[in-house]
Amino acid sequence: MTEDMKRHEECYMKEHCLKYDVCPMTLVQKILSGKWKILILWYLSYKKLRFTEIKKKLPNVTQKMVTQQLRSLEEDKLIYRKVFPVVPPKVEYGLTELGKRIVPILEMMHKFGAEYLEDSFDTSTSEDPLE
Amino acid sequence: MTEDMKRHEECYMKEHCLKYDVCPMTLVQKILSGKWKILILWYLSYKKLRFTEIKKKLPNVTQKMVTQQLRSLEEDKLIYRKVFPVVPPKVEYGLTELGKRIVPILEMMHKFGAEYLEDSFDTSTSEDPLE
DNA sequence: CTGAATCCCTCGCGATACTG
DNA sequence: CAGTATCGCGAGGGATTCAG
Repeated sequence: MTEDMKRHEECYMKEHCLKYDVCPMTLVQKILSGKWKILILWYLSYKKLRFTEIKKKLPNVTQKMVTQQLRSLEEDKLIYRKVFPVVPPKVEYGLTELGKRIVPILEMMHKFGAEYLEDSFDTSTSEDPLE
Repeated sequence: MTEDMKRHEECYMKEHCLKYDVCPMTLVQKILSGKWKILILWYLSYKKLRFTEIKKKLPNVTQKMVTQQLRSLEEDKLIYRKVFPVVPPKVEYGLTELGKRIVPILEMMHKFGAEYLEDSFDTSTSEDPLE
């Protein structure tokens, strides 16, 4: 692989992304990829939560996945993890300043999703591609 | 599984989502899940593109994946597919009205990603945010 | 040029059990 | 309560070939 190919390996968006070494869109895609990431961030956007509280909000999800997604979000500096040295253990999760900046995106996602559901496809879904 | 459990299978967000049968956030998560979805939408937000043009912008991606992701986006009504009955074949992809509504989200993602990169973790953080 | 069809393999995710 | 440790499956994704 040539050096030039390497430079474009992650981002070939000449029009919009050439100024960055890593494509911002690809970065966001990676950060948010994961079945429960945006849900967790969405929950935490309202208030700090304990591990069990998060898990309770995610039915049909194993403890392992919750931990895994939380760790990933923590690595990417979107959330913090605060351990209280008490018995029984208490761990609190919340958004970092960086993580808070993603909240508006989540809100727009929610709005889009809600509209998507309401806009119903009952109108025969007749999209007109032809100008 | 009880009926009640089933109702909450996809969305347990009592605080924000109980009014919908399907959680809007989960919906968006599903619609946008896929390694190249948001990149493709991002490209198309600027202009309609032919199949090959899209593929060219996604290095190290197989034809199969491009087709697959495009099909998925088309099923979700975010993009349209227009076939020109010519030889050689010509197929054009573009955003639907529904798809255009997601553009602001993409723009915010890009902004977030760019800031994330620039906000540098060089301040005491020796960790690479990517990988 | 666009895309379908196979084969194949990684890895995301789930289920279960164990620990401080 | 809040985790680790293992095992294993299935889907997502890659490489290649064939077709209209």
